[in-house]
Amino acid sequence: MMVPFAQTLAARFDSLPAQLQKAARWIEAHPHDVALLSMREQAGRAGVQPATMTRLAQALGYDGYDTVRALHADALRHTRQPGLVATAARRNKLHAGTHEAAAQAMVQHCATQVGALADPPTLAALVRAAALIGQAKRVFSLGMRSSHAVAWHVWYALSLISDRAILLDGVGGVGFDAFAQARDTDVLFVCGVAPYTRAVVEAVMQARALGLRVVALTDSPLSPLISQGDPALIVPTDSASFLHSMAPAFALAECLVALVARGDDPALLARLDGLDRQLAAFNTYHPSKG
Amino acid sequence: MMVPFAQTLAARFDSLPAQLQKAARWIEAHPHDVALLSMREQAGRAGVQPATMTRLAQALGYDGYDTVRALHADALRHTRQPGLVATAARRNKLHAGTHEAAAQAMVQHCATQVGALADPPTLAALVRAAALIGQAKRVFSLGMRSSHAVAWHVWYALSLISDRAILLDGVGGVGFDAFAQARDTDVLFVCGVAPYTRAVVEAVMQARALGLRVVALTDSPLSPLISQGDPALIVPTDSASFLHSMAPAFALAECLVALVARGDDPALLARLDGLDRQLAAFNTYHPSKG
DNA sequence: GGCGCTTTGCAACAAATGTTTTATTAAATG
DNA sequence: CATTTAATAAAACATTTGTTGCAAAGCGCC
Repeated sequence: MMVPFAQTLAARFDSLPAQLQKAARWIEAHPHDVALLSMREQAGRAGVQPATMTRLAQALGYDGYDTVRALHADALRHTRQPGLVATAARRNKLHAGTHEAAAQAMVQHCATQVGALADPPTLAALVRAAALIGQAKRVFSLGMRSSHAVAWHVWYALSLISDRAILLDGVGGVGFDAFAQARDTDVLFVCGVAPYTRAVVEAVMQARALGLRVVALTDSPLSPLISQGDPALIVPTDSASFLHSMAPAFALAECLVALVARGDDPALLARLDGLDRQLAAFNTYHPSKG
Repeated sequence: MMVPFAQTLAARFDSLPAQLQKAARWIEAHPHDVALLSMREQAGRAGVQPATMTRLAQALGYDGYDTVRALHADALRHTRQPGLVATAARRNKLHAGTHEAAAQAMVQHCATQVGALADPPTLAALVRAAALIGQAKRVFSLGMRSSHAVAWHVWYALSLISDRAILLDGVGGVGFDAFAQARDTDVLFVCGVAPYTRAVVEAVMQARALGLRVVALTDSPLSPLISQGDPALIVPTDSASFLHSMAPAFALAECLVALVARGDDPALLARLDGLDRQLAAFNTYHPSKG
């Protein structure tokens, strides 16, 4: 943990009076506690009067001890993801503040988030979800607003490997009416992040009522889209910019479909052969670059 | 960060009243701040009365909110950089050949690919593309098949921050006819990977003929979608499964939009405020989980 | 529609916080 | 040794903290 406070302290430590040094020494040894404990508690543990802490902060040029603990709080916040700011800054030969630097920060932030999806709970949920979708008679895919792209892509990818996929969407899909023919052998894949669209939440409730299993791809374990007992895929949505990021959700959805496709479906190979041949002969698709 | 509080919360979340859920959701989304911020500050950020936080703590069986923040403080103290060693150790726990292992391989492969996008040429292209889109009068977004989700998402995200975006798509969009009104102050964002759809390639040629600048997001420097002199974003599409992966393309597209939004548009802040408020008050969107 | 219950917002409360002031002690200088 | 200065301890201070009591507002149920 690198707190700018530490440097300031080291510079003036020698010229501080005895009690202030005592306090400083404790802070230096317990940087984590600075933000988590009250000043009086820290003073007690350091064997020093409460006033001493304030005086130390002021002696180092800060307004008061609250400034010091705010500094340590920030440090605590930022140390949890070393790959984020740290690496970006480390390998950053680009000047800070340039657009390239911002772009780099965004991309790396995104990569970190996707990498973080490889934790056991998420992987387990992924496998469960894939199994569920794999044995479903039909798979409905639902997602609106930011989540529409994810839902659409899942539907499209599933369409490639089977004919069991149905997109639930007002515009491009068949709309919610398709639920009329839904049965308990079907599965609903739903993607949604805060603020959750009311229609989507209600669709999930309806699906549950009809006996469908629900695979939820959402942004929180507390999401209203999650159904008890069914797999839930949790992804981060915070991004370096203000728009929340759907890239982790998209990536995870793609992995989900890939896992589904991994099932040893004999008919699948035929489809893939067709796809391969199509890809090999893509020349017919774009005869010239123009 | 694994806080025992999170489990307790998840267990009883459904049976909590609306305001308590709102508070709980904020806590779940900002576990680091629980120990670092005062309860009143947290209540303010969560859009909730201070009393609600105390009530939540008590509803979950704790004495008061201080107990909750003590729990989070401990968690904060004990989570030292889980990124490196933890993941490596975790990696070995999964048996090779299991579905979990396959899922992990996919996710990590994807993360690696996204991380690889942070190389100088791509970043430079990203910045150029963002600048181009930023100063465009209108932005057409085009992508079919696998690339549709990307094109749609770009269109949607641009719609959030401006009203200059037009989706070129047969189903949900206005179709290619919109090119009739296209002018050379407009920009075409096109996404496409092999096998390139003929209609898309032709649309790009048409756009060039009309004098539009073209931002291409594609899978090869030799792609027919790339226009000489205009920025080209190259992404990998190979995946651990047979389906080629669009996740890197999606991630890069999202970064592109974020960069565009980075421009200091005064009207943007108003939009964002609205978005934030909407998000803070999202309780109105899903009154109960049912 | 009326009645019971729960939930919510508001305001007051005591406790604890960080700071400042005052008094006391130690150290230093002539 | 006397006197001035700095350093420490103690207490008083205004804020802010987390909590609780109470009234208003929802809400479901007969």
